Amino acid sequence: MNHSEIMIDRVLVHLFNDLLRIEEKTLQKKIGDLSMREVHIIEAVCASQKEDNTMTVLAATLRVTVGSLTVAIKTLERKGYVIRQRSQSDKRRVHVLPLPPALEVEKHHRAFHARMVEAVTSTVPPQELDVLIKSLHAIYDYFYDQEEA
Amino acid sequence: MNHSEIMIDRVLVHLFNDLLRIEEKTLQKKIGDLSMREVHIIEAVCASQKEDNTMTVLAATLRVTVGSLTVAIKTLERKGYVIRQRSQSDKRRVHVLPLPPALEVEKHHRAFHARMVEAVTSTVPPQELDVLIKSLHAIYDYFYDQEEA
DNA sequence: GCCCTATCATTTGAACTTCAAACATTCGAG
DNA sequence: CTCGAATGTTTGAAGTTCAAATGATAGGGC
Repeated sequence: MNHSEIMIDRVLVHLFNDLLRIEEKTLQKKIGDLSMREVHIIEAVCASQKEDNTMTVLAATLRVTVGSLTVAIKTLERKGYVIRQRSQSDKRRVHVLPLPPALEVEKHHRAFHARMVEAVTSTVPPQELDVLIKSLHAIYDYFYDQEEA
Repeated sequence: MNHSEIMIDRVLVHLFNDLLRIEEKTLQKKIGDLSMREVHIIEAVCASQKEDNTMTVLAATLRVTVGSLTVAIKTLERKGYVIRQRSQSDKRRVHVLPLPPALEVEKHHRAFHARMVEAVTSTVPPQELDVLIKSLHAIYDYFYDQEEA
């Protein structure tokens, strides 16, 4: 691999990994007794549209089994971040709803992401930003086509 | 966040996690009884320069505590992928050396990364690749300056 | 209405990863 | 030589995840 290729590899592999750590460090004071994993579960709960906040849908969004999510949500419920509600129309379904502490955490979490994106857009010259976006689109599409196959 | 910003966020956050899954799926048949975590430990062991293969240095590279690495290396040693050698010059130090099975795994692992980079370079038009590389450099530098602060 | 299957969720036991703290050994400066 | 620093190991606990077993409900076909 040449220099540019090593750069691409490093970004693809390490940057994203390290961003998670930076995120954790940045949010440390805001998330209290939550792990980053729990923060991202809260993110999914807050972001879910009406009727899309069932265990099965959330688990698919988060790419874990429903069993794993049950364990996680049980903890978050105990900690007072979410509540569960049996669906009235289909009593097999469980809807997960955020409580105020979850909304508060998600506010900080969203703010971090906004700052992160701002960091990119402010770092790359405007005339080059279009090319970057286009490239990222292409890369994103490529890998997601791969994954589906 | 507008459309482009959402794209940046998505790439920065999700692509990494998904790449790790794609990597795992791709290498599945090659890595036998190893987890991806173990593959990346083997990568660090194989990539370490002479005298940089001690527990402390490897742990720093992998961003885990030395205690964690001890546990992991112990397993890899039992599985026959690495061996440990006490340093002669400094008997506190332990050098970790790859055995043939580790070299074999690392070969497949490196090949995957090469294909991944190839995917990017072949997806993005040549004239736009320069801009992409330059942008990635800027982004990379930005976040790593952040982290040190 | 009654079965049978599919769907949705929970529980449980096991595996993996990680860390902090306690401990042991060795080195090196004074 | 002595003592603090550096290097690793061990251990116990916590977090995450999954597969498999289980329970409950829904819905179609009879």
